[in-house]
Amino acid sequence: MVDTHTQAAADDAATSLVAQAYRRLKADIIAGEWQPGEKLLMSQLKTHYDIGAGPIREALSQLVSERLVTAINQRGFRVAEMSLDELHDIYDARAHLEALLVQLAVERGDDSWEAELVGRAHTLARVDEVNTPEEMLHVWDSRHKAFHTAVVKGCGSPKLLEMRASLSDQAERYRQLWLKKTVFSKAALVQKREEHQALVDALLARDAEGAVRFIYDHLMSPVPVITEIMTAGKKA
Amino acid sequence: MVDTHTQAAADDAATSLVAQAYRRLKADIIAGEWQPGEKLLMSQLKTHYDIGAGPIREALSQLVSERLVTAINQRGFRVAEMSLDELHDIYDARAHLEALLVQLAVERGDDSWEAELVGRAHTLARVDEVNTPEEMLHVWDSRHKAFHTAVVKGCGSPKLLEMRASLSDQAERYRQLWLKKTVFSKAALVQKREEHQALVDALLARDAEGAVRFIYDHLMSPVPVITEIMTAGKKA
DNA sequence: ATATTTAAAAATATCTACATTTTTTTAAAT
DNA sequence: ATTTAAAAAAATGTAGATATTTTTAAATAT
Repeated sequence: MVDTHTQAAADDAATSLVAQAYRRLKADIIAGEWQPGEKLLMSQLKTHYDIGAGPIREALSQLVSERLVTAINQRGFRVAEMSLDELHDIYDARAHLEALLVQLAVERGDDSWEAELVGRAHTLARVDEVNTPEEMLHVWDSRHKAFHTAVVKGCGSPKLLEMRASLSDQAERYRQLWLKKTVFSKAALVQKREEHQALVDALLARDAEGAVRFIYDHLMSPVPVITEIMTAGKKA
Repeated sequence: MVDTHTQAAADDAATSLVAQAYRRLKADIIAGEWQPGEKLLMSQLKTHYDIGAGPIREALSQLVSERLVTAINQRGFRVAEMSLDELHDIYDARAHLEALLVQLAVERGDDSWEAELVGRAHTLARVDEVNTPEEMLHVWDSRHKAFHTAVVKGCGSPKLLEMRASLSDQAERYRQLWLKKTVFSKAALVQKREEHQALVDALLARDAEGAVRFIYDHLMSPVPVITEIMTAGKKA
């Protein structure tokens, strides 16, 4: 018997079991519910998600394409490992790609791009109105993502935005490490706000060089922190 | 009964049916055996590849992730459509990305990178020793790809190289249109050779600006030809 | 007569249960 | 400790059951 009362259940019912398995597996892997390198036993997944082997295998196949899962013939699936090498590669690649998109956005962005990004920056700057620290971090994170997505949308290339989204998904597990250790002081929040305002100013002034330099440094800034967390984690 | 005599059959036997279905489907879609927009009927695929629905669905799921196939719940799979818009987006994205990789390769490439790319350029320049025109085109194409792959390898980023490979796969159906219409005259071959030599010279001289400008133009050059082919195809 | 709606039939996609093959574990023998 | 053989666990694949969509054709309305 399936719950048909909540909206979430109704949405779920409208999608295939493959899509449900994909969405839940991806979320759980990014959240660390299944650990890096962990074996994904079919019997375990079947019980946990209450979905048959077929749909689960299909979902896992997609996640293999996205590099969040690895597969070896006759030996099943595992959560993709994390490593310091990959951390540096992903962040470097992402920073260079994002810098390219910002460059193109400065060249190609139109009026609606400007309006959208100014709006997102404004919403992001209003984050301190929120209640608890955890809730604030969560709200800040989602608005921060929305702001940067609005910035790069100006590049006008769906394919480059897809590539960016793919790298962002791959970066997400590393970024979560950083996010969990981060607590925003009032001062830190003010500093972030000023940084983002500087980016907006450079973009509106169509100062490509300034915007590109900023975005590269901005994206690379969590890397030392994450490196430290991962190195410390190994010793423990 | 399965053929176990040829090496290809032995290799196939060592891989899963999913991997076989994936490899064959991808090759056939790129070769145009299944046309853009065509419905991929499960019954048809099962008969054609003599593989069950499960493995075929898994392979198709991966191709959905790679944007070569589309899926709609309860309505099955289709070969991804092709369009002029997508042609321009893919080639523009690929040219910008490749330019970025060349920039990084110039900054980061080491001795073994130089040796590899000089070697590939040399092999590419020797293509006219081959027999028939069709065979020549095929050999030129594969050596040309190997040369450019050697060039970008110098960037040192596995993730950026993955992104490039993904875009190249998506470009491949469009590139095939160009390749089928291309016949190399002796003069055209000489010109291509000189162009590639100029790129090699710029790379070895660590002239990033020159190499980047060249690579962008080089990658974009087939676009007008393909545009013409696709536009003409619509009228017919 | 033509177009639209409806209902039944056929075709198709999706999923589950089970069969087969391969790998891994266990424990006995060397 | 290493090898070997048997047993257990797991992955992969097939066949068929179920649910959905599409097609067909009859009935109704324009």
